[in-house]
Amino acid sequence: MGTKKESPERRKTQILDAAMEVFAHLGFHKARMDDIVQESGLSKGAIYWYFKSKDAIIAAILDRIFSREHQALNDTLSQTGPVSDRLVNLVRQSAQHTLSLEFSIPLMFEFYALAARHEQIRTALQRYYATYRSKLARLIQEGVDSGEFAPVDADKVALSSIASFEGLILLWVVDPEKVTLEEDALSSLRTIIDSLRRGVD
Amino acid sequence: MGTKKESPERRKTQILDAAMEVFAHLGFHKARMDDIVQESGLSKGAIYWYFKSKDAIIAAILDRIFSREHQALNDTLSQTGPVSDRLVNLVRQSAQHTLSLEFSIPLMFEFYALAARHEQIRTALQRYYATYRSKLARLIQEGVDSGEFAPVDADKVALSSIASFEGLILLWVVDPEKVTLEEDALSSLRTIIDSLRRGVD
Amino acid sequence: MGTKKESPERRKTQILDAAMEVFAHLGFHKARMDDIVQESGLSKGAIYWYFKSKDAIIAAILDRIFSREHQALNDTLSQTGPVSDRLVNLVRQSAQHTLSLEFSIPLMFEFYALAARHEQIRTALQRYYATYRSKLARLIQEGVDSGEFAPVDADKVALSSIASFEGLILLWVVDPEKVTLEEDALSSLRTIIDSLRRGVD
Amino acid sequence: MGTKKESPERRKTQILDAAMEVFAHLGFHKARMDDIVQESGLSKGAIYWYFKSKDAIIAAILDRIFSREHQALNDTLSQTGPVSDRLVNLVRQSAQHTLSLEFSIPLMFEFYALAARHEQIRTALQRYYATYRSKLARLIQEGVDSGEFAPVDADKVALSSIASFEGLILLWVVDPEKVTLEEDALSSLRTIIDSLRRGVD
DNA sequence: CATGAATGAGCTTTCATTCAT
DNA sequence: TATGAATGAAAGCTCATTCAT
Repeated sequence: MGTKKESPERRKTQILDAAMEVFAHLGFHKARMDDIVQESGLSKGAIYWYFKSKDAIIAAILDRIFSREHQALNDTLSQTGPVSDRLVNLVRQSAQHTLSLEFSIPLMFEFYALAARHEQIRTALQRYYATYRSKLARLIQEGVDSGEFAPVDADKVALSSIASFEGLILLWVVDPEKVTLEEDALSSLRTIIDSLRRGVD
Repeated sequence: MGTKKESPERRKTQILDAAMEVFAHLGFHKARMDDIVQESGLSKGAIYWYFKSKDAIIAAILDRIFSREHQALNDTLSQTGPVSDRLVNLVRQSAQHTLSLEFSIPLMFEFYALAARHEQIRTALQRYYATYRSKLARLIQEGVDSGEFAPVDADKVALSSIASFEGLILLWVVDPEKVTLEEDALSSLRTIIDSLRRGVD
Repeated sequence: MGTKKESPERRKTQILDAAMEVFAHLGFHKARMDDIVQESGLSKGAIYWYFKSKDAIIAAILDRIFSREHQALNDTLSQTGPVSDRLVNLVRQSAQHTLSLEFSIPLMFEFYALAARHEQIRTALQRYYATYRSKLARLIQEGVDSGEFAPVDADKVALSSIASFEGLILLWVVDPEKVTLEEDALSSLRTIIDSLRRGVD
Repeated sequence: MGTKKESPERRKTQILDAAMEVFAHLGFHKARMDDIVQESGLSKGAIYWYFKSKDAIIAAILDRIFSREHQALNDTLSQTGPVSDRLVNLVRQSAQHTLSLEFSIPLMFEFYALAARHEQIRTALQRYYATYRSKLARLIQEGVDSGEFAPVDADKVALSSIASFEGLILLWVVDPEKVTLEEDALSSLRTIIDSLRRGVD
């Protein structure tokens, strides 16, 4: 087994990479620790050296997905130019990001299902969406302040924008052929931006 | 144990009621057949007499949820009056219906997660959303034909309407305190109806 | 596998017989549930149907050993005649009983070791010895009351009698060739009876 | 980590001290090598450098306990004066020694249990008790020879004296509140000394 | 139809031991 | 000598499913 000494960070990465691969194909429950062991090329003991349980691995994956999403969001928000352009960029990049994750998406739905029963996961998801919502609201408010948009409730618009996008992902997961993620997301966004300009809300 | 002679249909109903209760609280995987046995008040053998496996029960629950949703959709669509009013009614009733299900909603997310790996479940979900989308598109088209709405791509609007609503449900499941399902859904709908009238899309 | 339906009591007996056999040869810790499964001729599931854990089996064995000992003690005490004769009978029968258990004796020492850490086992052992001591004291007191013995502290004598016997068992377990359980126990008893008659204590 | 250069003997002592502490609290089986590692302040590798296995540590502890006991016994026997006084001293010191060990006592019972299955441990225990018995017999014989005691079988008396004391320890371990080790041991000893003087046996 | 004891493959986790550094 | 990451064989327990009654 290819195992020499490696930095702890690299080992954790190695394990989480393997775990995401396995979980994406089998789901959290059908996936056995042995699958992660095999996929990672490490030993059972090594996995448990770095993560104290299967649940800990799942939690770490949640963290990882979120930090990537936050990264993407921050990158986009730190740009300049008209807010509507930046929103278009955000949607475009999010769509592409989502498409690139593809097999990890079902994991997210497992998380939503788990959220109902696992305090810890629920809290993590709540924090994630709360942050996302407030950052998006701030961006929209920027547009309102600059006169680009009519005076609207930025927080409400942020909420329905996120809902729109998350809903599209859901429909896309169910039937990828019937939803063109990027195109349909942009189409929804256009409606939203138009309403922001005209001030319906 | 409640074991009078009962009609097969009633027995199945009894089992599915118990199963939904159990699945809602524990999730598909943590729930054991013994939990369903206990909740239903029947015996292990009786459960297996009516359903050949745990998966068969899960599939039957999916069917049940969908047929209830279709029922609700059809009721709403068969009304008369301005399309926008009927859309508002639809959203209102859907929101209330969703709120009343409350504990079953996490089950839906388990289904979305399963969809990625289970042909049968994926197909069932696809059929459900395809039907929903086409019926909603027909309703919107009605509004276009009657001149109530500007000429738009009814199918696209149907898609983003459904996405909006499903996305809101997701956010509501994650953090019920931050989303007022009915109000926020109506708020999104207003934006959509407005754009339908003005013809942006 | 010889398994048809059997009465629950018979099944439990079957399992405990197997467990004692296995524990006696391997000790509580080295013995695996699979050993009990094999020895009992039942399946893993059957074992767990009747006992919820390995510890539960151990506890049940403790109970079984104790109830057998109490049985033997009661039989002896309910006899008539001079107390010293009955004490001799008691020691004789206890010695023979111990010899017949032979392989179960090491189990007792595991219990003494466990007692330090397991509340439940400690309590069971305490109750057992407290009962034994009080019954024996009552018997000795009978001899005092009838004038067969000098007035002594019956409880103290009971304690040292039990200690004598238990200590001999210990030494016999360690080195069976150097201790003739019955003979040496009777020898110690004679010293005790003599002191009871003369009233030294 | 305490890792100055130390003499091998001191390292072994350090490890055995830690091991006894850990074993006393957790028992041989529940105690993990990692517990000893932590308690000792050394590293895993260091432990295995000085002891080839967990069993080797257990064996070393047995040795240590025995050599301490022999030490105590020899100290007592090398005194002068009436044998009965020296026996009283022996019991007093043994009782105090036992009380001071307190938490290590359950270890002894683990050894008795192990003895049934482990040749090596059985032999060690046999040697220990044989030595103890013969030394004690010699002491008693001294009393017989000097006319302090009646002519008795010194070896038999030695055996029942040891049994008495070990049995008391057992009962004390099980229920410390019901046995006053020193007092009750002296009480038993008095009976024995009395019978030695009068010559009952 | 109904029962529930019985089955046994499969799972997560533990931990004594090894060995490259 | 000393370190601690890595190994992997167990082990206890679960639970969907079966089937004699």
